[in-house]
Amino acid sequence: MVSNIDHKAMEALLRGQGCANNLKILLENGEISSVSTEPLIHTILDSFSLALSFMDSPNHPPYHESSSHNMASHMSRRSSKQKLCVAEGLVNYNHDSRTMCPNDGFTWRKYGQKTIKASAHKRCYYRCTYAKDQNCNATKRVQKIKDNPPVYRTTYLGKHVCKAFAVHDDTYSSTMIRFDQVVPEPIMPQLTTIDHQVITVEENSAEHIMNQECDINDYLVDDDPFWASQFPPFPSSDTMFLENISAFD
DNA sequence: GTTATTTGACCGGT
DNA sequence: ACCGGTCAAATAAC
Repeated sequence: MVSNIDHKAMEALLRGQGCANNLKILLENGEISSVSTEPLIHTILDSFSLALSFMDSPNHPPYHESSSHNMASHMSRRSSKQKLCVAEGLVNYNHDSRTMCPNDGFTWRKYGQKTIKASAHKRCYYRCTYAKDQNCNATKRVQKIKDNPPVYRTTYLGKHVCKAFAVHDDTYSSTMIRFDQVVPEPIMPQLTTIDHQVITVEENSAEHIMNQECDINDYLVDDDPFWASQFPPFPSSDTMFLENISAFD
């Protein structure tokens, strides 16, 4: 009989596999761009990390509870809040603004929150924790766009020039580094080498795993007319969105 | 004491 | 005037 944890681990692996297949198709078709491949890469990494977390802690309740607390308890005091935020971001987006920051490999500091007229939910503004230290101008916005299931839209702006990957706590990053090591270079810096490039990622908390849907229609239409006016509609050389990633359905 | 978050104020664009 | 993005003082957490 397959345990619940094994089942979840398998499910995560299958998601990662599906995403890898999508990436393969993109590569085969020559549709290589940091924007188009980035969400897939992140999802693959997150899926495998999630699967590993299940396997590493077979005696613990599923990932979304004790494992994250475990990680948090080992984190240094200096940025415990922030690292906890990153840790929880992997597992549960159904929180308030304080914890709904998905693990994208970087640490973010919240600097604002606004009620958006076209949306019932507030939009949260984050900038890279190392914005001052390393003159990193990367920012992101996170906004809840659906209630049930909770779906968050994350919009990344600017480029990372910081070395955020190097500062992760060993305890927490142990499962991530394994994957980072097979990547020739850090992921987000690759993504953000194009100024003003925007990528949106929607995350479904019900899945407890990053659910990426960079659909141009979703992105441009409903709650963000400003960005629709800022960037040309698809297709564009600078802004490219993945069509629906069916592997996550 | 240090750092992160919250939230009202402020500013620029439309 | 309205709206979205950012600033910065106050507050909370550790």
